[in-house]
Amino acid sequence: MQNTEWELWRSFLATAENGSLSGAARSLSLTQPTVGRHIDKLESSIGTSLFTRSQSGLLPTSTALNLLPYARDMSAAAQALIRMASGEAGSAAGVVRLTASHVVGAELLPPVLAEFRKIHPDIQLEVVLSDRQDDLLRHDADIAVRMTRPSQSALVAKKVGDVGIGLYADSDYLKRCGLPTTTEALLAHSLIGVDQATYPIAALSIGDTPVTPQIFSYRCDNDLGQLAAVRAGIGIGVCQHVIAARDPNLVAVMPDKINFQLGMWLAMHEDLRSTYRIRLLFDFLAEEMGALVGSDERESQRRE
Amino acid sequence: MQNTEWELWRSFLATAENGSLSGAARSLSLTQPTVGRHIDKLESSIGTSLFTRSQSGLLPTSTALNLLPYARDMSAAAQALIRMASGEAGSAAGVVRLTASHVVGAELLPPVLAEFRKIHPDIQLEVVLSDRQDDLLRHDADIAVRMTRPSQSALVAKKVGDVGIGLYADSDYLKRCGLPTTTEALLAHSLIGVDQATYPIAALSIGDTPVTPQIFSYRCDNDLGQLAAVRAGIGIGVCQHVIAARDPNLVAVMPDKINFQLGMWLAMHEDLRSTYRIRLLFDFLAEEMGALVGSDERESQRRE
DNA sequence: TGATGGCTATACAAATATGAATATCTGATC
DNA sequence: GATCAGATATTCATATTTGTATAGCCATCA
Repeated sequence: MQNTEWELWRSFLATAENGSLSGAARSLSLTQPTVGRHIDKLESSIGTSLFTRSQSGLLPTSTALNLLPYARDMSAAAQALIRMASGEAGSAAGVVRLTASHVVGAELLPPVLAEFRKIHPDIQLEVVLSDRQDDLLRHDADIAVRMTRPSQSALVAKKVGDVGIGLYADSDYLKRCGLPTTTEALLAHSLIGVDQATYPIAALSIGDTPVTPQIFSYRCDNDLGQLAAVRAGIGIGVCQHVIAARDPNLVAVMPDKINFQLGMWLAMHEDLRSTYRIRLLFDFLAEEMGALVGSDERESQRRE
Repeated sequence: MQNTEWELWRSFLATAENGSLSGAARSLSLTQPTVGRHIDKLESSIGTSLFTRSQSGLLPTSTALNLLPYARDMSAAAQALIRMASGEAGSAAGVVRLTASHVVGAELLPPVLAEFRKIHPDIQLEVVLSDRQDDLLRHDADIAVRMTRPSQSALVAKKVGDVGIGLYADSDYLKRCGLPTTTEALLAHSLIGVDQATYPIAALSIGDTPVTPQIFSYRCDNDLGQLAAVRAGIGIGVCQHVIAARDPNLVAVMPDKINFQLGMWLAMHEDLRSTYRIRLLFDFLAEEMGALVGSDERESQRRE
C-alpha cells in the first residue's frame, strides 16, 4: 500500500475521465483488460471500491471522486515533466504551453505567435484556451495571458498594457434595430453578455441599472462566443477596440459613454525563469502584446 | 515520448535523491539493475543524459536538476493520493499529515495529539517538523501550524491565538553571568538567535540596536535548537511563555521590557474540508491549541 | 599492499504483465 | 422484437519486466 505504483494512478485517472475501461485503454494506448487489471490492483491495494462496474461503463464512487483531484495533480506534474524534458533548459528548443482566454487566443495571439515561430522554429507551442485561473500553480501551463492581476504566490507577473473595451454591434443589426444613444435606449436592445460568470461585471452598471446576467438576452460565458454572436448580428456586446478595429462590419455603440479599460497581464511560474525558451516567449509576448494593445503606462511586479 | 511511463519518473526521483542506483533501489524496494534500466529508458526516451555515471554513484546533469522539482511535485501528489486513499473521506480513519515548526512540534503538539489519538484511535498521524512554507499547496502536508498568517491562495486559515514570547535563560547561566536589567547589559550577554533566517527579526530592535544575526553569539535557524541552547545554559534566547512556564530551570529575562506576541495559525488546503478526519483534527487543534496558548481574541478568515 | 565495502554493468532464468480472442451483458435504434 | 454498438469479464499464449548472480571498478583503511 505504501508503494502503490504510480502507473496505476494513471489508469485510474484515465478511467475516471473517460468513464469506461475501454475508453481509458484507448487514450492510454493500452487494452481494456490491462486497464481493468490496474483498477483491480488499486482497489485491492487500498481496500475500497473505486468504481461501480456496469455494462455501460464505470461510475466513480465517492472515494474515487475524492482522489481525483490528486490524480490530476499528478498528471499535471507528469505533463510538465515531459514538457520540460522536451528541450535543454538553456536552448531555444522544446515545448512551451500557454493559456489565454478564448478571445485573446483566437483573435490576438495567433499573429504574434506566428512571428515568434518564425524567429524560433524549434520551439513548439501548445495553446490552451480556457478561462480557468488555477493553471499555473499546477503547471498546467507555462505562461498565462490574463485580464486580471495574478495574485497567486510564486508567480512572476508582468503587466503588458491596458486593453480598451467598448460596445459593438454588426452594422446590419444596427440598420435593422437602430443605433442607441441613451442608456435607456441601450437597455431596450438585444444585449449579449455573460451567463454564470460574475467576475467581469460585478461592479459595473449601465446608467442606474446594475449589470446582471438578466439584462442580457443572449448569454454566453465564453468571450469568443459573445464576439461571434455580435458578429452574427444578434445584438450589442462588448469587444476590445483593437479587435473591432480590424473588422469593418463592427460599429462602436455609444463609445463616448461606455468605454473601460482592462489590464492585460502575463504570468509564469517563478521556477520557469531559468528555462530559456519559456523566458524567451514571455519576453516576446510582453513586448509584442504591449505594442498590440498600445499600452501607455507599464508596470511590472513580482509577488512573493 | 508522449507516453513516458510515470513509473520511470519515480525511479528518476529516487535516484536523484539517493545519489545512486543502489540507494534508489533500496528505497523503492526494487533492485539496482531495474532502476538502472529505468534511467536508461528515460534517457533514451528524452534523448538527453540525465546522470553522469561513476563508480561512486550518479551525478545529476543540469537537465536532471531542472526536472527534479516537477518530479517532486509528482511525488507529493502521489503521496497525497495514497494518504487520501487511506480512509473513507467521511470516516474517522486514515492518515493525516501535519507540519509545524520544530519547537511547536516538539513542545506543544505532542500532548495535544496524544489526546486526539485517544479520541480517534483509527486516525494515524504523520508529523513533519519543518520551517518551510510551501508545503500545503503541493499537498506535502494536510494541515500546517504556523506562526505567520498564511497568505497563499486556496488555503483555509484560522487564527488560534497569540503566543507570548519573551527572553529566557537557564538559571545556572544567570547565576554565572548575572541577570541583565538594561538593554545595554543585555547586549553584552551571550545571545542565542537566528542565523540565515530573516523573517522573525526583520523589524525588531533591542533598544536602538537593530536585531541582526551578528548580535547573536550562538546562531541556529532551528527554533528547537535555540531552545536547547537556552536550556543548556549557553545564553539568553527567546522562548514562548507557555513552554518556559513548564520548565523550572528557565528564568524570564527583562520580561517587562521585552515581550511580544506572535499569531498562531492553522491552515489547510481548501479541498480537504470535505475530508472528515482532516476536518476533525483541524477543529480539534483550533480548540486545544487555542486553549493552550490562551488566546484572547480569535479571528478566522478564508482567503480567495 | 591487500582486504573491504560501496558502486555500476551485464547475462540469464523466473515472474509478471500484456494483448488477442472470445463470451456475455446492456441500451439504443430501426 | 431483432439488431447493432459498446461495455466488462475471462482465458491463454506471448512479450516484457524483473530479480539473481556475477564481474569489474574505485576509494578507504588497516
